[in-house]
Amino acid sequence: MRVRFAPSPTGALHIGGARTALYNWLLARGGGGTLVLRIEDTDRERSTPENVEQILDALRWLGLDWDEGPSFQSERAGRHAEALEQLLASGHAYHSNATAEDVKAYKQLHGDNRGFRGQAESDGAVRLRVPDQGETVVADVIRGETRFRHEHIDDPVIARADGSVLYNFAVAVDDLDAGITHVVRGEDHLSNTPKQLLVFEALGAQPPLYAHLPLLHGPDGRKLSKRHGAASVQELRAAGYLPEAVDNYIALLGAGFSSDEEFFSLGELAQRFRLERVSKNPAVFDEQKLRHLNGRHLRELGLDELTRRLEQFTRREGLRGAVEISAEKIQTLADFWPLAGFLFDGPAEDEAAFQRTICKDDGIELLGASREALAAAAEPFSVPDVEAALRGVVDARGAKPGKVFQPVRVAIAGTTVSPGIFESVALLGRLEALRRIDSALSHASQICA
RNA sequence: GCCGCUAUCGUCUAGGGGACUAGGACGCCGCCCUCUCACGGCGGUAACCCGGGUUCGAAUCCCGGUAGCGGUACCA
Repeated sequence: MRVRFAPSPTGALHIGGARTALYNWLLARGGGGTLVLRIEDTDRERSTPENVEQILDALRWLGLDWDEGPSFQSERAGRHAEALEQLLASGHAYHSNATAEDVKAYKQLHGDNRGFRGQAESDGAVRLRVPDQGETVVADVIRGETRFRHEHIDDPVIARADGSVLYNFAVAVDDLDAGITHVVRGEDHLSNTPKQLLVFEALGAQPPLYAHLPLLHGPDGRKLSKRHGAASVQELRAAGYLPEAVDNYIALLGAGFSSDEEFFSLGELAQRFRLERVSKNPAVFDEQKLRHLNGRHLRELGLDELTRRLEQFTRREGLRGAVEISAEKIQTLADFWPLAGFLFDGPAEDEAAFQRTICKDDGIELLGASREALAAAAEPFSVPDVEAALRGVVDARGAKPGKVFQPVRVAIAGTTVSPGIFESVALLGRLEALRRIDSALSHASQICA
């Protein structure tokens, strides 16, 4: 089995493209196949080296490697010209100067479902000659047979007047030469497939098998774009998602893996992936579910690896202790710093939280009591020591735990949300914890009414 | 307009004529756990697009409608 991923470098790798790449990779890795990477850059205006690098970078980040390539369609002009000559010589293609207006006029005359047929001329663009009789059947692995009657298909332009070839021709020649056995791509190519099949036939070659994947839509049911949500792999990465989770999630979009389990590694996905089982209907990208999966993958990483990734993501060091007490509370890498940053950068400033906890009821008094308890807490001031000290305050005062702990939390973190209070205080250390509480106490004496 | 594709909870899906009182996951709601937020556990909410057939029996098969999407470039 030889499969290919053939993006056109007209922008960042979109999540739909990422899924196409992933499915091809899964196919190759799951069954000892070969994955060929080809850059379809025949659109000279929109293809840039920066875009190519961006796509390669996204692929690597996702953990999708390839066996051959990247090759560039633009570098195969010689071979394309040769194949074009072959079709011209055999009468399967002809020169024509017919314009879009000519095509329109033809349809006005013959009916708007009648495919355009041109007259052979001595120069001009090159059109493929589509037979009037019969039909071309696309035997799609996912969709079954789709029939296209030849009389409905226009003679497609396959090369410009300057000899440069167009997509539907180049793609067929390239797939043929690369020995591709399975073409797996988005459903937007389904209507183009009969034209490509006709090129194979004209060349006297055996076409590959095709599988057209359902498209991915945004939350509003419309085509996914930059307007709604993170649509590119780079954006997902910047938003703190793990490649493991993105792979897992996009694999799930459109593939019926299993009805009772949805948490998979790349390897497991490769083992389970079945092209025939891919769904036929378009799917909506749901960031909520990605977040959920990301949280699971995050915890699956283990503390060492998670720390490594968080240090890379935040560009900070010495995060291990903070990661340890925050791991179960975050779903993305981006969630970490807002939750645990106070451990390094000092308490956040949240006056509302301060008012709500420390200024309210006997918050100041309880905070003072906690301060004394922590000052007297046993060495080594580890989590159990801190817990014993603070629970001692709860017991002595007969207060509800939250009434004691929340003021301490606000004093050291600045906010009402943080990792466990005992863990946080122990990690800060006695000196720093007392310093922050003292500072909160003096602040309270000034602002609490 | 024309040529195609698709149609199960809000979302992703399971379902291949009787096992469907339609299963799972995310979300949402409630409860438990609990120092906040999470994690985890338990329970709940919620769907077969519509209309005709075929059949003893249809979410499943066929036809039509409707809707969504794609293609319709000398783009890919």
